[in-house]
Amino acid sequence: MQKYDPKKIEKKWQKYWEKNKTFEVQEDAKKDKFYSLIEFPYPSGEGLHVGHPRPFTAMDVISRKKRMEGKNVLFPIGFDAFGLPTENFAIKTGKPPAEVTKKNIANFTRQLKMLGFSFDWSRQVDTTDPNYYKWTQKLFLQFFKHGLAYKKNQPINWCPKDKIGLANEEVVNGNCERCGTPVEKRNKEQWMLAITKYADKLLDGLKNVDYIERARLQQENWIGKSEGAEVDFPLRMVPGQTDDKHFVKIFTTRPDTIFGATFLAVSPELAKSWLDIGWQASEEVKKYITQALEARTAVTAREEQEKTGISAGIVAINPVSKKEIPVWITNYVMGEVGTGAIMGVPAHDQRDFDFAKKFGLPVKQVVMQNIVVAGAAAPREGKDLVQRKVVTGIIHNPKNDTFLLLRRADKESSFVGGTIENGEDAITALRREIVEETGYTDFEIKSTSFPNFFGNGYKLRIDKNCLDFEYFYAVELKSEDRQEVSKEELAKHEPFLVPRAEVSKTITLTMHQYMWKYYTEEKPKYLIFDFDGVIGNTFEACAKAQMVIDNKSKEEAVEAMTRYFSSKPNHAKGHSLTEIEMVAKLDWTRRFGEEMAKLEYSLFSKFNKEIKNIPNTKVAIISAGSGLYIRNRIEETGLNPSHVLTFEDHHSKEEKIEQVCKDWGVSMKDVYYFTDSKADVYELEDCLDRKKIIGCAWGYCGYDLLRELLPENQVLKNPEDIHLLFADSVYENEGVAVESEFLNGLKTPEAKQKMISWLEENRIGKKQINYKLRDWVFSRQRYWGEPIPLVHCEKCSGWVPLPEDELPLKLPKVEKYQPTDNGESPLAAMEKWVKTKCPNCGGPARRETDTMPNWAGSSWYFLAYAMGGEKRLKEKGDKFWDKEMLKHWQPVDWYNGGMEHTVLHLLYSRFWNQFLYDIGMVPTPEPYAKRTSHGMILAKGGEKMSKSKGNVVNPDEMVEQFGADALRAYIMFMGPFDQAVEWDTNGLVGVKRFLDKVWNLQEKVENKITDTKIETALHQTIKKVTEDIDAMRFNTAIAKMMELVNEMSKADKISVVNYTYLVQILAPFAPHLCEELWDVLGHEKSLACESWPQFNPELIKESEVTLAVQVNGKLRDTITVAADISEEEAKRTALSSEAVKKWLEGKEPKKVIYVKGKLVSVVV
RNA sequence: GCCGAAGUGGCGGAAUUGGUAGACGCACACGACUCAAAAUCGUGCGGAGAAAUCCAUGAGAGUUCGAUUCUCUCCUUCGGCACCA
Repeated sequence: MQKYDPKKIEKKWQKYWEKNKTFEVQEDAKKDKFYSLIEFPYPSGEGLHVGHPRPFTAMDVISRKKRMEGKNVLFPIGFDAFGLPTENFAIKTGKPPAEVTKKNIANFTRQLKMLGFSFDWSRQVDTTDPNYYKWTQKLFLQFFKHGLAYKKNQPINWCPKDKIGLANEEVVNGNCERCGTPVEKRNKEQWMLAITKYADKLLDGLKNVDYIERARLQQENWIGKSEGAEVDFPLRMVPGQTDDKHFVKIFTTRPDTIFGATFLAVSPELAKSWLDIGWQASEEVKKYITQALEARTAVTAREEQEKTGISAGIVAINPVSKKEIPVWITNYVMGEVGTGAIMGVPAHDQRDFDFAKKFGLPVKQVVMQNIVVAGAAAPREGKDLVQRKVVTGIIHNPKNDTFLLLRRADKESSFVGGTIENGEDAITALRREIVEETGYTDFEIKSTSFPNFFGNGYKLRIDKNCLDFEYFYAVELKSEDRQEVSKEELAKHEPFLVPRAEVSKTITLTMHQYMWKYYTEEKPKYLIFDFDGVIGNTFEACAKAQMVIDNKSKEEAVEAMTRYFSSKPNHAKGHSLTEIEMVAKLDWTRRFGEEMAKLEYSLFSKFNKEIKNIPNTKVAIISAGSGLYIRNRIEETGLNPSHVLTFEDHHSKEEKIEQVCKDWGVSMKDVYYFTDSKADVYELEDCLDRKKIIGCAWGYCGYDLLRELLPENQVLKNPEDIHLLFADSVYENEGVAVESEFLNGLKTPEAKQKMISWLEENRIGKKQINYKLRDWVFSRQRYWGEPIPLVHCEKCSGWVPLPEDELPLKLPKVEKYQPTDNGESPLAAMEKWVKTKCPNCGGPARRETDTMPNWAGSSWYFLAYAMGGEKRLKEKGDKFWDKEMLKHWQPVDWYNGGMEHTVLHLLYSRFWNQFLYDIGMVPTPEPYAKRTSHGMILAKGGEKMSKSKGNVVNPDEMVEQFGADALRAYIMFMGPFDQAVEWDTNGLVGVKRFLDKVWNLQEKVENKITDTKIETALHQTIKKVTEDIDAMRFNTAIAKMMELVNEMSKADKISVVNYTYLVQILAPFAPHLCEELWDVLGHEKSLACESWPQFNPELIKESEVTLAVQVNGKLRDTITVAADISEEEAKRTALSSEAVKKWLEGKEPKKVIYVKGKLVSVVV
């Protein structure tokens, strides 16, 4: 026997395959077709590096196996030869790209043949061949004729170094993808392909194909379909506009949060367009718009840009809540996205929140987190749902830093609290619960800035699912005074104190865990719920939400307050109100309340009582104290207060009110009483109707304090809210009813839908779909590409396509390949070529000088293969296109390519195919039935291989040293096919040894021998290799064959049959070696057409199996038993093992588990 | 920020309807052959321990007789998109 000599063998079989046309394929109706495709390479001057063959080898293995399985396999190859490197080389050296390309293709061809791929070389294509690009041009004209190609002046990314317009996707972090130069923006007339018209088709098509998850997701993400609503926000106070009929149209994907819109944000682009139609903005605003637009053109990394903005001095109306909100112009809203304007919902969008915080705009929470309990308390199907309000107190004993919990009889522990009963408010309920359940009487319920949320779970006691609105408060014990707790309560649960560190471990309820998390978290980041939730009670949520804004320093707060008070109170409309809301934090409110009260008192004496009826014959009285301030605010809303109590009335309010009512002739129960004082509420609730005591949260007491005593709809946050109080019809119809009832308790998806319907019914907005996908910039101002076959004719007033018989429009020879300084392609400098006749009218016309992008030729190459490639292109000329041939081969059964092409190339070629399907040129809407991707091969150290880094491993050297088969097998063995791996030449040694062993096995082959052990291993290997190739798990397929070969090597003799099988299943990986061995074994025909071996299920079964024996889950012994052993027998054998006996320590096993063929597990 | 994937020996990596963690390969160590080296063949190779045994799959909890695999929380890395409203 000779030594294994890859050099000799490989050349021999490559010649054989070529001579016998082993892999050339004909359409054959009798056989199943299989079209396997790899991305055709770009023939660079550097040749192949070891990364290239990975996808080629993989698909070669699959193709060879399919061939052996009897399929008629089309596995073509070609070259995507238009490209920048060749062009840049031409600019540098003056060498014509066509010549260079020819040379490069020759080198690539040599290298590819050297690796023994089973390509059908007869169908080769080259995108730069005029016979080929004639059809690329024809197809482009189809787009043009169907109105899908159009020219548009638009800002493009311009690389000043490459002098080329770049598609968005070629810009990486503001830099040119190719050379790293910072990209500028320029306006340029560009040919565009209207891929956006195919957005839905491209999205839907993904449902019918088998793409790897990542590829599908990336396609979906790139198309970026989002459903939402377009909503009109009416504008008021627009300077320069005489009427009030102006609107801003916004797009939102979260119409359910519209109540939380506290400002309107407009892009500088949109604001500019307003200026253009006569909006008279202030100089400051104009200046900002100009600056912001300038900043846009300098393409610095966008994500680094800080949010800037300016108040436009206009007020918009939230069309649902009818509240006035300020309009801001800001750079964080993009002109080209959506409508160029958004509603700002700071509570539910991080960016809006950042902006609101920076400019002191209010935050209003309308969606609450919906926490669904898991496990035993999870909501159960088929149970009724009840909505409840629940209050919880986290009770802190500051004396020893402990917390008061309740322990139930079943050891469950929780905070103190309970359900809120009808008519009760949360604070009262909590107070009641604390006293009842714990006996503690001396405590303070502190207002908190905790977020409200919903809890969703099943309650066994009432056998219902509950949607609980969870209030929770921080409570401080003032002393340890206690009264006795009733026996019934004690039977239910018993109070106990635990130290801070123990709380989390002790409490058992999910909701309480969340509360504790919120309670202990230092920076409440959780306030921005930009995830799905439940629409909650906005008034309460709002109050809580606002607390965040004032996470400001004292100085900032003081400054804000000073600003507020120093400005005249004539700006009640619009955003100025926000400043007072900003300082709603308790102690600050208190302090300023005191200051304010002093001011009020001194002014008070100047005013005498004034009695006027407010509209709708409602009767109102305003309290003493800071009443003047409240009155002023009410007056600003256009209403007149009816009566203000004087300072002297302060201590005899009840009598004074009685007196006033007598004068008016009304009952005391009929008057509305406005106050910002808690004391008033306590004092007067006996004589007045409690429902008509209105808390004014813009005065002395903050919202939270008033809310402790009054229901939410009786605490007003803005003076404007008074309108809502007095106009019942407005209250319901204008949307506030919606706010509190319509969406309350709905989950996000339903709330969205319901809101959209509501907006549509009320003609405020409508459902709208938005896409991220932009039209494809098809032009490039470069030489090395397909000329665009259009001429511009003045007389025909536009672009005229060249007639088909004038195609191909060949790329003319030029002297210089450098684009002109003004960014035109070198073709533009060839006046002779540019000047032409109009094919339509015969008059003078000018040719388009832009060329097509690289993506054009690769958008249909798989169709060219199916129709016969280069050879047939040449032979058939205009009759090349053949739908019958396409019907035979399309769609591509399996397409493998790089992750870097799963977005653009895949999307663009799918777009072309979809279009060609629509006009009847191709038989299937989707071009590829299946798409997979390979991981990159990296140089040592995890870097990309590149010539500039000098870390390229050359396949020529590897083949020289180890042979093509070893290289192929190693590339397949390196690691999981879809993951990146580092190259390691050392690893190749192991694979070479493996092939050596296979070769050496020849010596042991004998005719008459049976070895059942090897036979079993062999059939297991056949099974595994078959399955693993189909799943692209090449590494484990080879590992399994290595195991088999190791075993065969240990045997003295092996049978011919078994060895033959091995040669067959190894053939796809190491085809040259296996052809040679196949020949040695005495076969005449090539192995490539032999059948793929089938494993015998009977032979896979082993006669003996090793069972693991576990005691309490730990391995204690293994026993070898007959494979068909009975369960009882297995258990008995296991229990009789010495090791097991030792671990049993004489005890009886509680349970013995038997898993057939795997283990016996003994539980003690 | 959003979406996706992944964390296992010195290294590349095996093992998922939950069932003996570390297959296969590299590197390393020892031995055989050799005057010697290479090649080849054999043995060993997660950590601790003399051993019994214990500990180990990013961290922590949970479910289970049993968890790399399932659930929850967190950390890290990589990939994609990005002020996309």
